[in-house]
This record gives sequence, C-alpha cells and structure tokens, in this order.
Amino acid sequence: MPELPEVETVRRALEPVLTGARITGLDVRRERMVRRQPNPADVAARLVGRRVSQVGRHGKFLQLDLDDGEFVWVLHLGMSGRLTFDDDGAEPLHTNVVVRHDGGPDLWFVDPRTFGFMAVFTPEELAVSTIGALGPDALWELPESRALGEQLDGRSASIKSLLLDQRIVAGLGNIYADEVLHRSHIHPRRAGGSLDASELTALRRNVRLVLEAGIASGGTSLNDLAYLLPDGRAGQFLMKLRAYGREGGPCRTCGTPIERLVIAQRSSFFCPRCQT
DNA sequence: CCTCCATCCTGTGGGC
DNA sequence: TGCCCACAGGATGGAG
Repeated sequence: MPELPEVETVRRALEPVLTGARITGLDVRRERMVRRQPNPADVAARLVGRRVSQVGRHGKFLQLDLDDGEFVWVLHLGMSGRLTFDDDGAEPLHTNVVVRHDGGPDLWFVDPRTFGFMAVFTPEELAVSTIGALGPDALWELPESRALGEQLDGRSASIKSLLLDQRIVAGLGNIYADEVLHRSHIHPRRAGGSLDASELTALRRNVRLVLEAGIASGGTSLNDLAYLLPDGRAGQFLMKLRAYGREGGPCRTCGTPIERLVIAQRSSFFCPRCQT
C-alpha cells in the first residue's frame, strides 16, 4: 500500500525517536514477517543490543543503519503495513512484530496481509539482494530526463508498468504512477520507449511534483483501516488525487469521465481525452 | 535480457 | 442479514 510519500512520512516520524536508540528486545509473533533473511534465526541476534545510527529510506524500503553500518535493518510495509509507537492505547489487531528499545515506547509493526517484512542484513548481503538492485530513489536521486529516456529506450512494456518497476526508479506505486501520468498527459498504455523528449521532461517534473505534494499532505489514506501516520492520523492527499480511484468522475482538467483499465494486473485510472 | 503471470495474505464493500 | 465475489497502496520467481 504505502508508496514513497507514505514511507517517507513514516521515516520522518521514526527518525527522532529511534536515532541513537538501542534495541533491547524483539517479539516476532508471525514468523512470516521475517523474510529474505539469510538465516531467520539470526534476526534477534543481529538486532538486539545494537544502536540505530541512522533512519534511512530507499524507495519504499526503510533502511536503518545499526552500529554505524555494521548491519542494515530493512523494513517494508507491503500493502497493509503500519509502524506505530505504543501510545498506551489498545494494541491493534495484527501487531505482528514488537520492537523494544531505549529511545521511547515500543515500536509496533502492524500488518494484516503480511506482505510487509523485515530483515537484518550485512551491507554485503544487502548489496547482492534484489534490494541492492533498486533503482535511484525517486525523490532523492531522480535521474535527469535524458537518463530516464535511456532507461526506457527500446522498451515495449507500458509506461505504467515501467513506472512500477522499482529497478528503474524506486518509490512510485499504483496511485502516484497514475497521478504522474495524468499530469504529464501520457496514456498509461503507451510503450515506454515511445516517449519523446518533451514528454520525458514533463514526466520527470511531475514525479518530483507529485511525490513532494504527497509528502506535504502526509501521504494518501484511502480509508482509515490501512495506511495511517504513525500518530494515527490519516494522510490528506486523497482529496487531491486527479486520476486514481476516480472512475466515472470528471477529469479535473477537461471534464471527461475518468476511465479504468487493468495494466500489469493493477487498476489504472486515466483521462481518455487528456492522456494520449 | 524482457514481458507477463500467479502467488503470498486478510479485510472490506457491493450485489444479490 | 448473510453469502459470494471482486478488489486492495507490493514484490518476487518462474515460464515463455
């Protein structure tokens, strides 16, 4: 569920609490939440007793440096993951992992669908994993349009599916990809290699614009059961969406009803008039 | 190398 | 009200 703006919002909430904190305990209640770990039994041993030196992010992956980079603690929220601190309220259903530390209240990893996961890698293990093959971060390392064009050159797959490919640029998901394409007036089914220079320029500009606007609004909460800020509030970007989830509603540019297509097994919302 | 597809899970909302 | 189905913010591994 959470895309870059949501994960960045979470990162900013974790940063002041966890930076410098020492992990004192780990309670894994659903083993499935620990995945992609070279040896799953190592997770507690690698985590407990270590100090968080930096709270980072690459695309949708949270990456927390432990003991100045000796290990990297990776968390991914999947489709329904939430990170929140124990606020003395009732522990939510599907609190699958509890992390104790000396920087404040326990950290709760809540995830009904369990598509999220966590793992603790050495930098070497991380580098050779698929996480190490992530493309540049869509916010912090967004390539120039010319370099984007080189990535897309010759590709016959739809631009929508290529925007979702985290090896090209890391951070866009289904909502923000649709928003970027709408603002760029590009049809989601266009072949990636068919974009011209001015379209690439618009695409790049709108990736930045949409992600920054999403972060400024605290992300997108589609309903109050999935993504929420760590303090429990809902993100406010939903009302600013121009395409995603608006099938049948008027295009905010030209009034034409927004249509829905399935591309790469995901819903795509677009304006049939503005986006060509 | 590239593209497409099924799969991992649980919950919700719409239609009947 | 209850049942059934479609669908949901993601990533991966394997087939072709």
